[in-house]
Amino acid sequence: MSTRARRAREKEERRQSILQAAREVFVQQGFHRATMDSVAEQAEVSKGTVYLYFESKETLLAHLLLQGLEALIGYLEEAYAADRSLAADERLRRLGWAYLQFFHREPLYFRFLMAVDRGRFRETVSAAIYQQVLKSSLEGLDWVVQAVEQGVEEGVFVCCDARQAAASLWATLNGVLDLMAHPLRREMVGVETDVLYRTALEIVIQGMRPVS
Amino acid sequence: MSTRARRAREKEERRQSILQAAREVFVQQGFHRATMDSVAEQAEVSKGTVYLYFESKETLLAHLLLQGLEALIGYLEEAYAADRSLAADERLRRLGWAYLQFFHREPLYFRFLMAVDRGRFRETVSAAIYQQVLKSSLEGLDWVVQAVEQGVEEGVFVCCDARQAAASLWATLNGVLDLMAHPLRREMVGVETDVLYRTALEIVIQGMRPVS
Amino acid sequence: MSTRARRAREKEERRQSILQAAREVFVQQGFHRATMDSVAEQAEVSKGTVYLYFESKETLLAHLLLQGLEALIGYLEEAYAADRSLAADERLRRLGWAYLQFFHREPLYFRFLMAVDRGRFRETVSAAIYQQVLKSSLEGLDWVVQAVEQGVEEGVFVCCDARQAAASLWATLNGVLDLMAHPLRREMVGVETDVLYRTALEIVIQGMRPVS
Amino acid sequence: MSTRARRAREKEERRQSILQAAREVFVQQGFHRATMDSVAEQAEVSKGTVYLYFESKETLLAHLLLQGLEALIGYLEEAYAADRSLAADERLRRLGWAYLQFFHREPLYFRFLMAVDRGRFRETVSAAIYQQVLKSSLEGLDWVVQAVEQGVEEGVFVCCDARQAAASLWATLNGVLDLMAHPLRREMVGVETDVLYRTALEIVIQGMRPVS
DNA sequence: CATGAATGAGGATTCATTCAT
DNA sequence: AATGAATGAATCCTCATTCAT
Repeated sequence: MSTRARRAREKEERRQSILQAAREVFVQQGFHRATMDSVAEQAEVSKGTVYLYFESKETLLAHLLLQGLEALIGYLEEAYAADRSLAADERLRRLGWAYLQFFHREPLYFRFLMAVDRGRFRETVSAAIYQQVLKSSLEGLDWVVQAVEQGVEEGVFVCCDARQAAASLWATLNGVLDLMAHPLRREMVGVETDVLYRTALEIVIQGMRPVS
Repeated sequence: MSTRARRAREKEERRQSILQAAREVFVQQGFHRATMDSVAEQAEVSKGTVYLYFESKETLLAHLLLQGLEALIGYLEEAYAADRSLAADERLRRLGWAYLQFFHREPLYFRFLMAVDRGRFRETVSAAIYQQVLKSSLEGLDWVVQAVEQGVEEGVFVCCDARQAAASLWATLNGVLDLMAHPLRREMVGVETDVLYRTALEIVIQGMRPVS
Repeated sequence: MSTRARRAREKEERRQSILQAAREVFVQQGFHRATMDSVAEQAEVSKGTVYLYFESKETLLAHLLLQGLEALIGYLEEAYAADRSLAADERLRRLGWAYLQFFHREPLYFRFLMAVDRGRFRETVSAAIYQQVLKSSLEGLDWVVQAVEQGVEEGVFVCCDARQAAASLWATLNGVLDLMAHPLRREMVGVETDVLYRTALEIVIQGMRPVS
Repeated sequence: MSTRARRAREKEERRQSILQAAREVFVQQGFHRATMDSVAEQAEVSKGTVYLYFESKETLLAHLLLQGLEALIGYLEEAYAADRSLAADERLRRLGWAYLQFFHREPLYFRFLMAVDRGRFRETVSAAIYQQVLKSSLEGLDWVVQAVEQGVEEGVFVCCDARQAAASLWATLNGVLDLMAHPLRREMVGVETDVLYRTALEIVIQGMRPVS
């Protein structure tokens, strides 16, 4: 029994170690340039072993995405839970910062999430896993929706549709991080990513307030 | 002479036709999946001919990007020029709509622009053409900057930095279009792309107004 | 353990078999005309396997050259070692014959050695292997130099510079084999390769003797 | 009539200019690397025009070879004719020097002559032109044969077969020039090409003298 | 005669995946 | 379970040659 348990644990560890190796390789070289040889080498296992744990290169990517989403949700949840009695605008601010933290602390996962459905990801991954990815995304959005709804109830925010407002905020933050992803575009804007991020966040929060 | 002129014209037409074919193929299959064979077939020429006009797959991509940027700038310029005496907020609205029109009318170009510097684009394209791409991007942003500056001068807008505000707007609009690019995410939000686009645009414009 | 040893042996055998196949194909078709497909087919492996063992077509060539040089040096060394107490002229004769034997018994290797640095060989092969090729060549020449020096010491030969004399002899023998490589040129000369080879060898040996 | 003559002359000039262009390109880039585009560009004509004058790349090469041989024969003939009353050994010396001069003054042609029947030349060129190449080679050898025969008649040289002796000399000189073609082999020998050439020439001449 | 646009067969190399051990 | 040797389809690009104008 103990043996069986140890076996299972080792197996899971091996799985995780391959996943981490893939993450590093994919981010360093990009998904297309990365080869399964590199992944195997980085994970210090044979190529055959990689296929023992993941049926294809795309599956590997999918599992990384899932992990990334879980991590992100963790950040948002924590931000939300930290302080139960918070004004709606402050809550949004906290959620925004949490997202920025996720971006800084988990750059590899972030890049994965941004890159979903670019490429043929959708067609190459099993429907089940794809649904899971989307379900998790929705869960992330829900934290924002809740904060907006709270604001509307409190009369701090005015908007026809909380979901739309939340989506706008999310879109804005993504847009900023994507825009600033490129050094030359950063130079074009003239400030650091975090500065623009904060500015955009405040503009959107401000934009949701009732007109004077 | 007439012959020479005709030759030159035909050559340019052929060039354009290859470019269009590549645009279609690249969008349908994605840049990496697309093969030069497909491009040639779509253009109804031989593969050798494609290489007669464009030295590599990456060059083809670069020229498509440039064309896309020119088209976009055309849209913005026109929106700006249409009515010289316009309030700043209305002007931003017009620019935003122009961008949305570009998105709808030139979906292939739009996808290209969004996809720039994903992949190894930067490393594979000549420095000259790369600089040109960035210069054009900057030119596009400038239209928005001008409108914001006008608003600040008129006292309608309050913001520390016109460039940051403009970048925030651009980032938001991009973020929305990117977010809504995927059917299942659209479903998640529950409204059509254009609706969310308008909402987000209004939120940002509103967010730039002075606090009551 | 035994398994591992067998694996290693099989791997080396496979490597050699690919090398032999390449030698045959390169000689039959010439290096440029030969394709990696032909090599793979001749070796009865897939093309991928060839690349598993040799990183490029040029590397394949380089390894063949190295093998050829080793074989040649073997012939010369043996000829020199066979009889330790030999007159200098007889020693040169033996070295010359050994070279002729190499030419007859290892025609494929011989052709490779003659063809070195034609083409872009130098630029396409790693510096390390290139240096090795030259080092081996030098080693071959040294056997001849030693024999000439012995003759000079014994007073049988008169020559300003043993190295020059040795190079002259080598050049002559190469020149003969190259000249006679072509059937129509053989016809032109009117005798068999071996006959002219012997004549030229004797002329050079005779030419190194002191004038009466 | 005059027009027709001019036309013919111009045509021949164009032909020659293409031939020269090809010679330059082939030598600079090597026959295989050289493209017909390069030849056309160097000749400042269109690619079609090149094919108007020469049916294939190989034919171009063959004609260059023929030209080269003609030039070589000119050098030898002149050396022979210069002084009608010359000792046989001095005559061979002169022929040898003439060959060296040809090597230095017409390096492009020389390289061509050395490279004949490497590659698939023989199979790709029409039989007629191939025969012509060989006929010319024979003619060149004949000058040497005559000088040797003269020496034998005069009793200065002893050799069973003048043709073999002549071939040995030619082989030696070719061998030297080929050996010294490579910088690192030159370094190996330690003297300049011309020095070794002269040494080898003298050794062979000496070797043809009767034993004391 | 001259042009140069068009062709398409061909070739080196890569890499995800399989499977015997 | 783990290995790693073997596979071969797929892909970008080249270039000698042709032919309509």
